[in-house]
Amino acid sequence: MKLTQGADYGMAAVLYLSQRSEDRRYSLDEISRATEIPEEFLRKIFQTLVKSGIINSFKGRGGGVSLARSARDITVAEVIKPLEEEMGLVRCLREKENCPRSSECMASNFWRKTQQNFFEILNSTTIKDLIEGGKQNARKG
Amino acid sequence: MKLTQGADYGMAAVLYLSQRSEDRRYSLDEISRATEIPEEFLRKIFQTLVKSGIINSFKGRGGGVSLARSARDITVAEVIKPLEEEMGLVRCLREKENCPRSSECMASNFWRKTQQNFFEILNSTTIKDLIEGGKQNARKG
DNA sequence: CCTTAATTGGACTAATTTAGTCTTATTATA
DNA sequence: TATAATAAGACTAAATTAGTCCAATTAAGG
Repeated sequence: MKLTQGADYGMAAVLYLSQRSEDRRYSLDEISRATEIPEEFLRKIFQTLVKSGIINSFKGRGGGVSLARSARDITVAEVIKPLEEEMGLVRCLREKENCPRSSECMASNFWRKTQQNFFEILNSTTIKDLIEGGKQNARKG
Repeated sequence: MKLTQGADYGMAAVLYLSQRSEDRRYSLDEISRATEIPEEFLRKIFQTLVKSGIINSFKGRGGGVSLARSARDITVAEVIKPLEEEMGLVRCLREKENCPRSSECMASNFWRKTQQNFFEILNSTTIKDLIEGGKQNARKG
């Protein structure tokens, strides 16, 4: 039961940007050194986050990345989901077809709910909440 | 974000036993065929569950396995935890030493809480609850 | 317009983890 | 004593994950 390293790093990178001036662009080199995330890996992570609209990137001289939105408007779920390739706690929930075994389906109903509960937390927590700390569960209600 | 196959199978096997007469012992061969879990793998899973006290096993002719306790007294957490080797959603939470990066620690506080919340659900749901279905969240309170 | 500093995209590789198997030993019963 | 079972643990294969590399593109500055 763990997140991919990419998701873990992704959060760190977004948190890094969120705590800094939004006027600037930050090169991967700079972020990589500050966060100790391997640069080439970080590059791939940002490519994903750019596609999902959380990060803006700029090519060429003076280029780099920046948050596409305010940290107040980015949820943890938005960072994690695109970086977690395989979702679904158990095989049943990952497969297309329905499982033939009824006993497993009892379990999968449970896992489905538990997983939903998990993602509700991620959906209702913003990056800003994390920075402010402790208040995660007092949101979006 | 997924459970190991062992944990997934483990639940299926425990559910299988829970839905059958408690007077008998069930051979791995029988359980394996009924649940379609590979027998040798199932064997390893039961070995783990025996160690953690959920399952009783009996060697020799007429041997096999049975639930050590009533399904009403076995929680999902008890089945999952021993079968999930690496716990901890993110690297920070898996490592012994504290992380040097403050930005990640903001995240890890959040992940710690979220993970706790997850395990609270597993702790408060019994196998019996799953079989009865739907009532998972109306327990332990 | 040419050089340089940056990202993009995608193929590639290495390491780790996971899933599953095999083999030998032990045990209980008929 | 033969047989039908689990125990323990080493081993292997497959899959996933983490991380790297490289050729192409793009934008800015001189």
